Amino acid sequence: MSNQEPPVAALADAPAGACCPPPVCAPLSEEEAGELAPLFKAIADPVRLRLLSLIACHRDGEVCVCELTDAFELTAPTISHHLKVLKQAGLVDSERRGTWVYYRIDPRLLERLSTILHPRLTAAASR
Amino acid sequence: MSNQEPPVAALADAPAGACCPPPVCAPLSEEEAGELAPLFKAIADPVRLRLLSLIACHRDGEVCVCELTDAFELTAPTISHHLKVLKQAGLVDSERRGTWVYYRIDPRLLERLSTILHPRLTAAASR
DNA sequence: CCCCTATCTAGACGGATGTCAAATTAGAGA
DNA sequence: TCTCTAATTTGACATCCGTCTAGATAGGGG
Repeated sequence: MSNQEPPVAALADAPAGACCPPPVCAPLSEEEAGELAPLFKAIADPVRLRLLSLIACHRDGEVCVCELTDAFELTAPTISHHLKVLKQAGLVDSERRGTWVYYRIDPRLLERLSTILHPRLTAAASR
Repeated sequence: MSNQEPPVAALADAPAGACCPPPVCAPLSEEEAGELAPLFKAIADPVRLRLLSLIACHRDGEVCVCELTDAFELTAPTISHHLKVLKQAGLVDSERRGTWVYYRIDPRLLERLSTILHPRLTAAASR
């Protein structure tokens, strides 16, 4: 979409000498971005962020849906919808015990998201 | 919204004894969640994730818009729109030099997002 | 078997979001 | 000044998303 190269860009593809800054990290591929975006979308909502932190911070490691519902001024179906979004993204898991359903964090994906943000995207900070 | 308490929830508000697990972290407040969600929303898009990583991983720490536009099969206005979203969220900054406009990462918010995800939301993993 | 409560599903509705084409602004250079 | 290119803004459009009400499903206890 551009015929002419801006001056700085011309340097970008020069081979990296031994003395050159830090090794430039590889940008996210289209495929990686396509996998990560839905995960960030799942947490990119104030209700779901609070749900996630309510579950994660609970002493028992798990929380009953009724307790989560009470923490918001939203209807039960709405909370249920948000929990479903989190579950389908793989961020939480649930278990039914009798009448109640309990949700717990599945920490693996959250750790992945955290490390994606920190060393990779903030690499520019160290230059 | 629930009249009856499930058995486990009754324990949740018991005072923490000295021997009890780790100190339970405080869940995100409604206000905190309301501030964080728009930031996650800004990165919760495959195009914006790639834009962010393209900028962050660039050797110069900054990238010309024309180079970013070339990296996608999208029109220039669409890329411009996504860059505006990132900029309004405070995740990137831009500078015009002559004909070209260069974008660079503002790492402060990214670091905040990363630390929000890791120690806070994954606290459940250590229990 | 019936009723009560907890939870989820289905469907509807308004508002936000991603994309594009067309028009606009900004700078470089003849 | 005129023209060319880079980048953004505007406006339109289809789709997605968050919320609700109403109804369905599931389990516990008379």
